[in-house]
Amino acid sequence: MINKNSPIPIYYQLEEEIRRMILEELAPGDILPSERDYSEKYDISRMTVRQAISNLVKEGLIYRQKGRGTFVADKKFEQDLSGLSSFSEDMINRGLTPSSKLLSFNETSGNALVASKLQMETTDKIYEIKRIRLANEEPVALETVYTPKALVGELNEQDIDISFYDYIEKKLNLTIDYGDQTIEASLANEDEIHYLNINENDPVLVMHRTSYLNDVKETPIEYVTSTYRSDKYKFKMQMKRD
Amino acid sequence: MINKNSPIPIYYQLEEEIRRMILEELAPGDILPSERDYSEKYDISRMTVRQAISNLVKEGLIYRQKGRGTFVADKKFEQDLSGLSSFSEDMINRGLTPSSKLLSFNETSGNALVASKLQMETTDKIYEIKRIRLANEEPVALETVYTPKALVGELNEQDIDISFYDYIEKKLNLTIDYGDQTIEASLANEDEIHYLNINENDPVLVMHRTSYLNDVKETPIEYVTSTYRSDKYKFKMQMKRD
DNA sequence: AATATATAAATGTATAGACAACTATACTAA
DNA sequence: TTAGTATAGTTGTCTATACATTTATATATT
Repeated sequence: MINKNSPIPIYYQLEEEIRRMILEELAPGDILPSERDYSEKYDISRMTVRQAISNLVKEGLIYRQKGRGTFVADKKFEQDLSGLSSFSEDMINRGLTPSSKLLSFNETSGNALVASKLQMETTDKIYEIKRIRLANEEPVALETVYTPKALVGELNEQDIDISFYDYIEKKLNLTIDYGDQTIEASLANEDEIHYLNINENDPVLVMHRTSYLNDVKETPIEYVTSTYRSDKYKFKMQMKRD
Repeated sequence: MINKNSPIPIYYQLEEEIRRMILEELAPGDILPSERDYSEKYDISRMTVRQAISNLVKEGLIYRQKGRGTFVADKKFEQDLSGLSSFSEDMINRGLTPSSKLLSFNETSGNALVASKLQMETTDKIYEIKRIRLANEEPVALETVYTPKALVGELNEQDIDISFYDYIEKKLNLTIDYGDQTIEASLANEDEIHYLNINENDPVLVMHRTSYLNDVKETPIEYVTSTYRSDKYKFKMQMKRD
C-alpha cells in the first residue's frame, strides 16, 4: 500500500490508506492500529506515521487519547454546515437530490462589477452561466455563475452539468480555499417569479459569493449570485465562538 | 525566554514567544526568523521549532512559503465574520455604534418550542427579553432572547443593557462554545413594521440561533430570534473549503 | 543586455532513537 | 476484599541528522 519510491510523500500515502480504512473497515469509536503498528507494518518511521495521523486529527476524522490510542471520530455534520459547499453538495447534505436546468451559457466581458469581483480587466473574457437549481425536481434557486476564461479554459455545458466545484477540483485540479458570502432579503423580480414559480411580493434570499483559490495570490475563481425561494430554503450554519 | 527545565513543553514556550513577537514587534507580511535561527538561538532541535511554527500556521497567524520563509499573516477580519458574535460585537465590527431599547423583560415558562431548544422542561423558568437593536440610533433588528433562569440566575435589565454575551462571559464566567443558526427571508409582521419603522410588504431577514456552552453536556445558554431590516442589514460570512 | 549556471538559504520530507506521561491490566501484600 | 505496585503498551515530547525541493541572488556566458 505504501510506495517508498513514489514522489508522493509517504505521510500522504498513509493518510489516504487510513482514510480508506475508516471508510471501509472502521466505525466511529473504533480504535486505529497504534503508531508503532503502522511504523512496523510499512517499515516507516513513527514520526512519519505521526505526521499522517496529525493531519487527520486536524481534519477531525480521528482523535487521540494519550495512553489509550487513536480513535475514529463521530461523523461531523457540523463541518458540512459551516464549510463552503456547492449547491449540489448542500442539497445532498440535506438528503435531497440536486439537479439543474441551464438557462444560458455565454462568453461575455464588460461587466464592471463582475470584473472587479474576479479581479480581472473589463476586457477579459468571462463565462456567464445562468441556471435554475432544483431539489427533488422542484425549483429552489436561480443562480448566475461568473468565472474567468483565463482560469477555466474552454468550458462546455456538460462540464458543469452537476457541480461546478467538481469540475474545478477534479478536472482542473485546482483547490478552492474559501468563499466570502453575503445574504440578504429581497422581493422577487420578474425573472425570479417566473423561473422559481412563485408569486409577486414573495420574499427571497439573495446570496452573493466570491470564491478564492488556494494559491499565493488567492485568485478569485467564481462570483455567484443566487436567489433562493424563501419557502424552500433556509441557510443553516454552525459558528464557533472564539 | 525558553526554559528547558520547565514542565511546559518547549514547542509551546516557543509558540508563546513567537506570538509575542508578532504582537509587539512584527507587522503583517514581515518575515519571521528562519527555523534554523530559532533552533540555534535557543539551542533546540529544528523539529521542535517546526512543531511550534506548525501550530501557529494551523491557527492562521503565520504562513510558510517553501524556499522563502515564514511570514506574519494579515489580520483575519474573516474570523470575526465567520465566528459567533453578538449583535453588539457585530455592529462594532462594521464600524457602527450599537444600542438597544428594551421592550419587555419577563420570567416565563410553558413555551414548548423554546423549552425544547434550551433542552429544559416546559415548567422550568425561562427569561424572555424583547429588544429593538439599533445601529447609530437607527433601528436594525427586533430581537427576542430566551435564556434559562437556572443558568443565569437573577437577571436585571441593566445586566444585559449592552451585550448579553458580555454578561455571560465576564459576569457569569461561562464560556460560549458555538451556535447553530438559520437564516430565512420573510415579510414583516405588524410588530416588525411598527418597531423597525418599515412598510407593509417589506422583506426581512429572520435569524434563529441556539448557542451552547463549552461544557461536557454542551448546555444551551440562549435561544434567539432576530428580525433584521433587509435594507439595513446583510449577513456576511467567510467559509473555508475543506 | 539577455540567458544560463552555480550557490546559499529556506522550508519539506524522512529516519532512528530516547525518555516522559498516561492508561489498563495483572499481580502482590495487607 | 482492598489497596498498592509492577509492567506493558499507548501517545507526547525532543534530539540530531540527512537529503529533497524551491526561491533568490550572484556570477558567468553568450
